[in-house]
Amino acid sequence: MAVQRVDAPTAMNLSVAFKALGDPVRLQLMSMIASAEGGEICVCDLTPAFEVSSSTISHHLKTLREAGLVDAERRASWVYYRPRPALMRQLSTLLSPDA
Amino acid sequence: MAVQRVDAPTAMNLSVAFKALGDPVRLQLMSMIASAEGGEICVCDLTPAFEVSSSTISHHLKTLREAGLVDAERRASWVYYRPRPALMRQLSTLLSPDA
DNA sequence: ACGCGGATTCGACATCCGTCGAGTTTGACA
DNA sequence: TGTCAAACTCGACGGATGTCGAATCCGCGT
Repeated sequence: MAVQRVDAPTAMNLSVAFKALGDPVRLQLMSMIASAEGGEICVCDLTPAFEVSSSTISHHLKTLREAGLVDAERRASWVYYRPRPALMRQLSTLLSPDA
Repeated sequence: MAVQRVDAPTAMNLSVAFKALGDPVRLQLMSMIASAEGGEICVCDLTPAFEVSSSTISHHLKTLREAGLVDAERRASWVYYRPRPALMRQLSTLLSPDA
């Protein structure tokens, strides 16, 4: 029950994603992105929701991007972030009791 | 779709658990504990599965314990670890697409 | 061409984190 | 009581991480 066996290389890979979610700001960013109306959200809507500087938000978004959890697309002056469900589903399955 | 909204205090709490899984050794420990025969596993069976020292394993197990992901019980000379499914299920649900 | 606002990158800094070896605790058993 | 093995704690060290402000990049509109 719960959590399938994971070998060392797999643990190495997946831990990057978990680590990315292991910061309060990033977890909240992820939740805002994943629950966004229309499947995406503008950075300009993310930044004002936090107390930290916009450069810090950018830095966190980069971490989520490099972890494979989100995708970014520039349109005009704005950048929109979108969730990447594949990896999220993989993490979810790993933690689910029936796995 | 995917990931319910999370407010700041909740993010603060849950990020501790994700951070705990955000290390390769701890993720593998978690997987071994959660998939253990009989629902528990001895530290003496965990330690030799890794290249790091036993004090490091102890340190990681403490992190998992303090994150609420596992429980420990001493019996005679040995300490047995058991998963705490409640929190794991919460994390899994948070990442599942239907949430 | 210029300036502007949104977003990222860069450089710096303080703090946190993973690791080790040494020392300590715990319980079993002679 | 003394010793042994299992597990944890402690102190220290180097590298990673979160944060900021300044500088830079990128499109747009004038």
